[in-house]
Amino acid sequence: MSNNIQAVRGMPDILPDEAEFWELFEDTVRSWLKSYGYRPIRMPIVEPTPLFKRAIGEVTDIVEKEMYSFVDSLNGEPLTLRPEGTAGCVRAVIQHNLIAQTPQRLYYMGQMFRHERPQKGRYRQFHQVGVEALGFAGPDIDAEMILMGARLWDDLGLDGIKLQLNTLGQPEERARHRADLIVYFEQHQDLLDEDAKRRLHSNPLRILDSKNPAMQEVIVGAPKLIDYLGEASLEHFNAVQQILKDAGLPFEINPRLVRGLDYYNLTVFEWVTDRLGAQGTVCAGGRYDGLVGQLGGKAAPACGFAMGVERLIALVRDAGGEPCKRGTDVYVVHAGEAASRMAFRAAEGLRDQGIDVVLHCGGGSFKSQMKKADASGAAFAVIIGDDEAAANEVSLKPMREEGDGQKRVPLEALADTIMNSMLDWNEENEEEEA
RNA sequence: GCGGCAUUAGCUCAGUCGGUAGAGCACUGGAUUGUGAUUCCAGUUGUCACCGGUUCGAUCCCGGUAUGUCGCCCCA
Repeated sequence: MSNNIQAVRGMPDILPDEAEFWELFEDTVRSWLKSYGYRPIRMPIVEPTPLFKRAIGEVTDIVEKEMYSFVDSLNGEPLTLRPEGTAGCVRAVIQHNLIAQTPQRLYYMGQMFRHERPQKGRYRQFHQVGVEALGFAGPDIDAEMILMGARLWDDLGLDGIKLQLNTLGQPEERARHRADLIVYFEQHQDLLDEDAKRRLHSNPLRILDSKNPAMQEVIVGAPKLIDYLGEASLEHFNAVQQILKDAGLPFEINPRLVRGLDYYNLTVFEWVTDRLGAQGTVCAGGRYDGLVGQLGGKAAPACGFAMGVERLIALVRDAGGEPCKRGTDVYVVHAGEAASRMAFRAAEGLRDQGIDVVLHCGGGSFKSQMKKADASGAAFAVIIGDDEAAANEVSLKPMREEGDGQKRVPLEALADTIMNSMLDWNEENEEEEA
């Protein structure tokens, strides 16, 4: 085993039992996004390294020490595996002029890469669903995006995910706050930890988000951003809150909520659970009105959020959510050369009618083949031996009924017989449910 | 990147106070020779994560590495 090549640390395989949950999740997410008018976009996993440095911020942890960056040895180009999706999405929107005429609601889902120490709910390759609305300036889209989250948790059968909300104001307001913040922290330098000192002049806002208990006192006494906000910023924030209140969605204002990426302004929010240990944030986002211009596009407002797929799927599994494990419709059992050739015709004929068929491969006794048929979850076994082949018939055996309802059916009548049985079966089930 | 804990059959785990290992599930075969899921019988399961050290002898003790996990950091 140990001599074999293993998956890269923090980049796990998702095996079939697990992957079925992923597909259930993805189906739910896609129809949820469609119900809000979002359209898919697919960006490359690799982007030029400067894109992330400019978008995310040079002094963020992501850019400083978590990016998978490398130089393309064939042409010397600096490249990076995307650590998040917004930068690439905005790059694509600019490059293809997508919001020249009209705003866009976009989404993507896929891998992201960050070189962190792995643990549950945190991996080096992880998956996000990213949702971005570009070209919308008002608080309405912010609120809509937040309300979307609440609906998805409901669709996924999750509860206990709580909303935290904050506003970061506008760049000039942050700048004044930031200047005062630096002065304040400089006056209390002896109370700052090493990380905070390093950030003092580069990114002091992040110090407010520190969880270091030793620093809580100095943080509480720091200048508050809300006191620096102008009328427009306050109005925007209030409008978002009003819509949430109208919708009956509870939230908590967390003035220390600061996003890890530098491009945010005004509204920021996080959806948090206490069921995932240290990885409690399952969804986070906010407004980033400056990013399009910062990346060279014509200035345009924008708002978005990303969800951690691994974290949400972990919650779905904890909550007992199950993908509806529908097996195949039919399992074809056969022995003998003529029977085997007929089995292919039977199987393809059924598939022509839209019936799911697993054709037994690999030989074996009828007994062992029937075991496989049972394990497959098939509603019917189609059994073909020499007798059936000689008569151009098959034996059709219902696997989910009491007694032995097995009967011989001409090959050409097989599909119709199965379709009728499945219809009857469905009707009975509906009656039971009603 | 830092600290703690863990790593035994495909899965979930037990165990050896240092003398190379077991259960359940799963899997394979059989119980009137063409028929499952129940029951009964039989059988295979493994360099006890890897490398090195101590020892007559290590799966067990010690060190390192890898991976996982919990917390910190950070974040989805």
